This record gives sequence, C-alpha cells and structure tokens, in this order.
Amino acid sequence: MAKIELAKAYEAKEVEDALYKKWEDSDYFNPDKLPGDRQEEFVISMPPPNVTGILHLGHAFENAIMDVAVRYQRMQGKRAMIVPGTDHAAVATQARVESDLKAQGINNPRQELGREGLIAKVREFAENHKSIMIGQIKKMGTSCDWSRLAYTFDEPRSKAVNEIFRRMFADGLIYRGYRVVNWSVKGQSTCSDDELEYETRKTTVYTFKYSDTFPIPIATTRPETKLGDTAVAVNPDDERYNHLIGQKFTVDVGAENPLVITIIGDKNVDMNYGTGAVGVTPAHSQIDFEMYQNNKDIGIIPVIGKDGRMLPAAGKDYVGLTVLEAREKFVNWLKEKNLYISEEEIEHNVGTSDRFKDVVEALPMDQWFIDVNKEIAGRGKSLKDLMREAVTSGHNGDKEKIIKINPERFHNIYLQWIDNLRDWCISRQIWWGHRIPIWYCADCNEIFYSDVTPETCPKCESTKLRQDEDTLDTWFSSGAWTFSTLGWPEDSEDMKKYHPTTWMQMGYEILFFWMARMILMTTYTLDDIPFKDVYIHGILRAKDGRKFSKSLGNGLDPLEVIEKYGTDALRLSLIKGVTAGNDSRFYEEKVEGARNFVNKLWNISRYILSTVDDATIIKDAPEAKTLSDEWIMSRLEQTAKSAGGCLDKYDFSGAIELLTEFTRDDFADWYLEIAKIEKDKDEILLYVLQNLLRLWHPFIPFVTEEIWSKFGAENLLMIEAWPRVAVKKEKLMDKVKDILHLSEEEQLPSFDLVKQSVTSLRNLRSENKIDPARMVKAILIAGDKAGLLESQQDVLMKLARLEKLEIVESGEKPKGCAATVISGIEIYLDLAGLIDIEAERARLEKDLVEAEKYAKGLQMKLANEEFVKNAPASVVDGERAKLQEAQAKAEKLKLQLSDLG
RNA sequence: GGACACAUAGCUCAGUUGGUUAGAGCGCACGGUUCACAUCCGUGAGGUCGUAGGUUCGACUCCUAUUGUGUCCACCA
Repeated sequence: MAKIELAKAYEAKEVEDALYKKWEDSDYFNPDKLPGDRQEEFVISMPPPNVTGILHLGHAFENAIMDVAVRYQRMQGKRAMIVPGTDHAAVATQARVESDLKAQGINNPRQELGREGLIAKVREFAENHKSIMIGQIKKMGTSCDWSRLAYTFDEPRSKAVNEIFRRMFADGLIYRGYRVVNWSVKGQSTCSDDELEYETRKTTVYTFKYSDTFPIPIATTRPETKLGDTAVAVNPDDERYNHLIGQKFTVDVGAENPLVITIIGDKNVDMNYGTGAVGVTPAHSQIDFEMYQNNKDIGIIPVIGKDGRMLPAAGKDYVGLTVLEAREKFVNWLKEKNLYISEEEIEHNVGTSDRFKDVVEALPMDQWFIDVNKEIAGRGKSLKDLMREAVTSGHNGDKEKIIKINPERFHNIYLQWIDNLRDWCISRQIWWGHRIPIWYCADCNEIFYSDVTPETCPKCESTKLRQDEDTLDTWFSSGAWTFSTLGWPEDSEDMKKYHPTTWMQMGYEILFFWMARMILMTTYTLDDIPFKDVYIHGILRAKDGRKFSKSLGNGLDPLEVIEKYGTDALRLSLIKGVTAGNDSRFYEEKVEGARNFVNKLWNISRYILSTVDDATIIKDAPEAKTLSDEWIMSRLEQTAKSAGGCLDKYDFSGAIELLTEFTRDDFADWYLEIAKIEKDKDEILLYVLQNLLRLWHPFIPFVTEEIWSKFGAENLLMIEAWPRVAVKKEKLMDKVKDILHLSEEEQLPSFDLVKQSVTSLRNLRSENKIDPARMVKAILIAGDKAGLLESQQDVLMKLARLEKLEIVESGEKPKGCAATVISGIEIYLDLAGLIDIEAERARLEKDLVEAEKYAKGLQMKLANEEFVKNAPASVVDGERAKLQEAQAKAEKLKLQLSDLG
C-alpha cells in the first residue's frame, strides 16, 4: 500500500459539507437504522429554535453540547437520537413580521391584511427561516434524526395541542375567567407573568386624600387609576385605622360616579410603610384584584381601556386621555382641591412586554387560564403538586421517575418559582398560533370544545356558532415537545421506545418558561416525566462580560466563524472551559486556539500516515515492546477511561482537557519523538491514533471522520465504539525483568523518570544558554535506577541532544558541571568550560533553599503527634516518603554546590 | 426586601466527597528554519486562592461575618 500524503494544513471548508452528507446518507442519525445490538436508548429533544431569526452563538453552543453527548452515547452502543425541530414562537414571530411590515409602510398590518392575509405573511416568513435554520444546524455537524423533524405548528403537533386542551378543559383545569392580566397596548395582547421584563425607572409617588373628610391619606405612583378605587386596605392590627374597617365613604374625585370606598382589613398591608394604608384599585392591579376576590362587595371599576386610554367610567374630564395625560390632570385637580399632600421621587420596577417592549397595563378581562391549584379529577393533586413531585419524591412517588437537575442549585430556584406561580394565562389576542379550539353557540350560550369546525351546537343543534378568536401561548405547544415530537397522541412505536427522553439541556433563562411547562404538560397528560436529566447551562458573553446583542453590535455569526476557522474549531472553543450553570465568555482568540489544536491533530495524523508502511485499521491492541510503548498505551487506557467518566457526568470541558493533554503532551511531544528514535512502531502509532480519533470524535466530528477515512475502514467513525484499551505487556516484562532486576511481583517502572531526566537536561542546557545544535556530554548517577536509564540510553541521548552519556550507580562526582537532582538521580551536564559558575551557584542555592524549606515543612508536619495519630496511614506514609526524597535531594544539592569549586 | 452564583497567575478559566510543593490555555521572557506541524517546538518567570474570624492534626475546598460583581424572585402601595 502506498504511503498517504495529507495536505499540510487541515482545510475544514473543503471536507465538512461532504462529510455531513455522508453521515446523513448513512441513516445512522436515525437510531432505528443503527447497526449492531443496541439495548439502551439515549434521546435528546432539541430545544426548538424560534423561527423569528437565524441561529446565533447560543444555538451553536447548544448544538455543540447536544451533539457531543449524543455522539458519545452512540459510540457507547446506544440507540442515540436527537429529535430536531423549530418553534413557531407565536407572539415573537408575529411581532417581528408586523414590525417588518410597518417598516415597509403597512402601518396597521392587522387591519390592512386581515386575519388570513397576515397569517400568510407570517407563515412565509417562518417557513423561510425554518429552512435557513435547518441548514445552519447541519453546518454545526449536529447529528439530528431529520426523518423525525418537527415543528410546533405543524399538523401532528397541532393535534397534540388540541388533545391536551380537550383533556384539561374536560377536567376543568382550563377555564375562562374575568381576571386582571398583563396587557400590551402596543401588541394588543396579553402576556403571561413570565413574559414580563422588569425595568427600574424613576417615578413619582404622590400622597393625597380622596376628600377633606376621608380619614386616611393614600400614596400611589398611578394617580389616574385612583379614579377606579373601591376600597382602602389597612392592617387589621393597626390601631390607628382598624376601628374603621367595614366603614364606607363616598367621595367625589371627578369620576363618572362618586366612588364608594370601603375600608377593608388585609394582613399583607405593612403598617410601617408609607401611610400604612393602601388604596385598592381592583381593576388595575393583580394584588388589588385578589383583595377584590376576597371581598367582592367592594366592586370593581375599570377606568383604562385596551387602547391605553381612559374609559368613560373615569369621568367626562378624563375619557379618551392617555394614562399619562390623565395622571397629570388628576394630580392638578388634587392640588386645586387641597387634597394633595406631598410627592417623592422613588426608583420603581415596571413590567414591560419582552416582545413588544412597552410597559404593560394591568387590565381586567375575560381570558383563558390553566388552574394550577385545582385538584385534578381522580388524582388527588394539583398541577402544582405534579410539578413539585417530579423533582422531589419522583412522579407519583416513584423514585425511578425523578428529574435530576444539574447543577443542583437550580432545584431550589425551580421550587421557589412554583410556590409563586399563579394561574397561567394561555390566551393571546394575536393570530399566529394554535387557535383556541373552543366554540360558542349564540342561541343557547353553550361553550364547547371542538378541534374541527362543528356543524351544529351539541346542545341545541343551532348552527349559529363561532370559534374563539384567540390563540394559545406558544409555551402551551412547546410544553408538549418531548412527546408531541414522538407522535403522541397516536399510539406510536416511538412513544413506547423513546419516551421519557433521556437528557435535556437548556439555558437557565428558560428554566421557568420551558422546563416547568414541560413537566406540567407531561406529568398531567402522560402520567410520566418528560426527561430524566436536565443540564442547565449559562449564556455566552463577549470577552468584556457583556451579553451579545444586536444593539451593541458585538455579535459573532456562527457561520462566519465556521467559514474562517471550521466547525470543529467552533465547537471545541464553545465547549472548552464551560461548566454547568455558569456563564462563559467567547471570543475569537479561543477559536483560533481550537483551530490550531485541530490542525495539530491533523499533522499528527499526517506524520503517521506518511511513515507507516501500511495505513490500515489496527483492531487489537499491539504488544508493548519498549517502556515507552507501555507508557503510551497505559496513558491511552487511562485517558479513555477518565474522559469517558467526564462525559458520563456531562463534564464536557473536563474531557477536553484530558484529551488535549494526552494528545499534545504525551502523544505528539513525547511519543512521536521517541518513535523517530526507537523505530518499528507502525502498529502502536496507528492504534493510538485510531483510538485518539474515536476519543475526539464527539467533539470534533469532521476532522476525525476525515482522517479516519484514510485507513480504508469499513465503518464510519461515528458508529465506532468508544475505546476500551487493555495494555499488553507480558513479553516486555519478560524481556526487561533481568535488565531492571525486577522480582516477580514488581511492577514495571514508570517511564516518567526518563521524561523527567530529559526535561532536567534540557533545562540545564537552556539555563546555561547552550546552543541547541551543540552536542554535550552528561553523567547520571542514578543508584538503583541506573539499569532503567541505561535501557533508555538512546532515547535520553537523542532527546537531550547528548554526544555522550554515562550512567552509573554511584561514583565520583564530576567537577565543573552544571548539575541538578531529580527523584534521587544526580544529573551532570559537562558544558566543556561554557559554564557560568556564578549563575550555576545561584541556581543551585535557590534549589537548595527550596528543598530545605520543603523538607522542613514536612518534618514539622510529621513531628506533630496529632497529625500522625489522626491522618490516614496512607497520607502519613506519603508524607514520610516525600520527606525522605526531599532530604536526599538537599544533601545531593549541597555536594553539587561544593563540587562547583 | 428574599435567594442564588461568582471572586484562584497580566487575561479567560479548571481545581469532583478537606490530605498536590495550587493547574491549563492565551499573553510575557529567553532560545530554536531538527525532513508532521511557526496554525510549531524547547525552557522559564508570574498566585500568602477577595478580606477577617472559626472548625480541624490538616482548609482553595467546610462554617460565620464582611467587601465587590452579576443574576433571579418579590415588591412599596
């Protein structure tokens, strides 16, 4: 077989697309098509990216970690799968398209295009982005099972959404209610509590009285809403006011009708804060609305409309004004009437819509909700209970069905969030999304579920029917993602085989949005958990720690990074140095480093392929013939085990560190150099390289698969097994036993001693500024290590560039040499008069001080009886051995110093 | 107001149940055109692990307090 020449540098661009196609064509991304007897499943539901934009670095990061996990598990012999998909992202997408349309001059898209017309526009946009994103995911090398590609808004997923709605509606968990909700005036739609972003703003808090005779002053930041006040709440323990509880006061503040203000008691009122009393506006505050629900007779007066302007109930002076205009007018009126007391600037959090960006109004209206506290028929628990159970006792108390959250700290954050959870408002007044499958009959007022257009009312057979205008919150459909993607509600094979899914990863920013809702939907619908393990990751930040954002213009397009450095380099740089739950910084130098490493691996392969006689696959571990062989094989064995251990724990970064160290330091910098000296190592070189490719494949699939293809293997690397190496060294033991005077039980000595010796010799050269081309002589006084070192003479001489090397057990110390001590070996480098005596003395003295200090520390530690008594014997013995070596080293250094002359 | 995270070499970060002379990459210094790789190699200098206490034979690691940074939740009426 001819020798194989690789290009001098790895050119990612030239091979990646073809390799991805090769993988896709193999069908191995589909676990049903994987060869061999695979018992276990490993399933990841891909968090579906929103069709609002194109993929950014955050997506690239998620793709990288998912693909590392799934490729590793595939190599572990599992039926491994990533189920890919995209999210129609209801509000986000419609908001995006509407704003694009406005930029094109269509000022009121909903009116001008109508429902069908606007939906068509959004659909066009969404379909376009879907295909762009799928292309990007493929560029990342992600091994998704494309035959199972899903979309939250496609036919099967809509079916699942309707079926869940039907069940929850039948169970009374979904209800229509008149409640205060978050309303975006700009978006003309509700938002759930979680879709709010809080901004700190300065605002004025005004203190005033409703009338001259009203007994309690009230403070507010929203004076205009006071036109709809119906009560004042005080703490029942507040002796200033509690005698007033139950009294009613009629005040005229200029609203349409005089207000009847009832004094009510509420334990939550802080009597030490402000005036100790709260004006209650049931229509425009969630908390006040809750008070109203407990005291319905106080009444509720909405004064602000959906357009953000004052309603007739606010009075003829106010109707039609914006809230800010009304605020100013009302404050002026208070001042005129001498009801105004004071004002103060404070910092205040206001909720804004995360999609439309405007300050949301709290408005009371009829909306659809999911009741999280109601007991579910036949199950004796609420949705909240189910959401808690899944992460604590296990679903239905089943310990096998506990969701493990990694890192653990998010466990409590999640539970705390559930405690604060209110009923989930699921209806949105936009058009892009799953339309609520509820119908109203005009003749008999029946409200009923139907997922198709019904011909007649099931109750009165009337044909005067209309469907609810609203659509569902996008998280309603994504909550069902792990099972809607597997064919539910059909009785599918996939559901039996692949649900619950195995592993889920997500950013902490969607923990509540998504994880909580998946748990809610799945435990309710399937009576099971959606996944077993969740890995929470942080966000990527720029080098200065700021978020990547469009407005800052500091974003990096993953595709551009791939174009410049290759996908493998991008993947590696995204994952390296990242720990679960923590943010990490990403910048181009990191990618450059990763690209350099990928190229290093390429060049290692290039060298091996060009030197071996027959570049073929080595199936069985070759016999170690030399100490260095044994060393590299054991290091390979260790590395495969420990890197696998990291990956089993989803410690991706840890695995990368171990693999990098082995690849560069051990294999390239030492073993390849040794191979040039010892020769005749084709089999081991190929074997280590091929296993190295297996170990690296999950992280950098393209370059490894490309190199693998040069060996004429039957299989693609992606379905090769994760290495299990057993070092064969019996013949070597027989060979060296006599040379090294080993007894039967003794282990092979470590090759590390040879490495240390070489490093020390190099150090002596470098410290004395010896021209690297110059060959020098060295003497090693090595005691019982002499035999070992002698057997490695060739390696020592070539790597340390020696022209002569003497190794003795003991003997006369040579004069005028640069000298040092390592692991009981005295090392002398004969610099033939080039030695700088003063510099040498200084260096030796420094070494000596250090050794003595170290020895003294150990001595004191061992002199401490408490230590010897309490510490485990192994630790004490370890310290004793260290002390002995340090003392010996110090002695030898002293002699070397005196020999300097 | 409540909670959580982070603070380790100039920079970005590892450090897994308490026992290492505290590590890596980049950067820096010095030296290298050795026929795999300058997208490289060799050698080296940099840290009293934010601060103060405590527990322990022993603390980067556990506890308490404190400072700084960041995040989440609640929210003032």
